[in-house]
Amino acid sequence: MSERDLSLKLFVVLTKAHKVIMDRAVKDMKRNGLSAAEFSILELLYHKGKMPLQRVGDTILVSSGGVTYTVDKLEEKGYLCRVSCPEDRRITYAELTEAGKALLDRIFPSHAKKIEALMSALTTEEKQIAILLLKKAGLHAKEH
Amino acid sequence: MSERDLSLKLFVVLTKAHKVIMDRAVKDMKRNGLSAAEFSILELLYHKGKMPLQRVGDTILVSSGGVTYTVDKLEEKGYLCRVSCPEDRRITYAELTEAGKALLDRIFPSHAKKIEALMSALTTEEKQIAILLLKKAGLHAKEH
DNA sequence: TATTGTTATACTCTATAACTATA
DNA sequence: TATAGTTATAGAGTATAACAATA
Repeated sequence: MSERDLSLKLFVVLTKAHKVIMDRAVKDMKRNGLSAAEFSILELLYHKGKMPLQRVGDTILVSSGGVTYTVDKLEEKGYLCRVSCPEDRRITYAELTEAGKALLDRIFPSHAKKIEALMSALTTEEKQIAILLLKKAGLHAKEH
Repeated sequence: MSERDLSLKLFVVLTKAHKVIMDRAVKDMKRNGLSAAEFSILELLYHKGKMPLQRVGDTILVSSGGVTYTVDKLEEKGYLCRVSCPEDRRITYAELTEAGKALLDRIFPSHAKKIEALMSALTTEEKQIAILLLKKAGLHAKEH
């Protein structure tokens, strides 16, 4: 198989694996009334603490408009709040509310369990290799 | 890092790599006036020949309603046509038209080149490994 | 001038399920 | 009854770019 065919094959397999895995994960998130983007933001704040909206977008690869859209929804649901930055008044932080923290305390463990089950076809070493390869491929593609 | 954290990490890296790579590939398809789903179907028929609509959906992981929607668009654009099966009149084939074949003759090489460039961070062996791991993970997740 | 974030528009795509025709 | 495909509906999400406020 040529290098080109190998690349096309990888593209197809990546697309399908992502679709199947994401589909299952999203069903899990929806049971808690959250979209994938909503869950990503909550999870990010849960693990990294409050963060400027722009950095949220950079991290989960969503446009500024998209961040506003999703953060609006999460604020309406009471899971996070916007906090303005006193030093630079252009900046707004997103920060989990108590309700947001409580939600993630409740749902994150089962989410993690679900993801672990979805990935359980791979051994520890295989996961480490996959992480390495996907990270390398993703970083490189970003510059194209 | 625990097995669970490793799985979560893999999920995040898979999501991001897919988003970046797909985003670039889609831009390329859009330059030819095609969505990702439209391109997938044309590419499938280009390489595998005419195929029942249901098999199209099974292959690219799209619902029957989604196949109808996308095949309608491709038929409007003149790139494929529906052909009914005489042996089993429930079945409809999708088949490329001459215009569809001509389009893919024209755009497929540069598409393949683009995908190869996007994947060029990985060596031949790394691509083979990534294909294996993603296929294994995807197949397993399908059963959950 | 550059950056942060919001707004507005329009559009594409998806999910869902009911439905028709055929086997 | 089961399968192939269509239709209809509604809604979610996205892209894009113009915009306001601040640095």
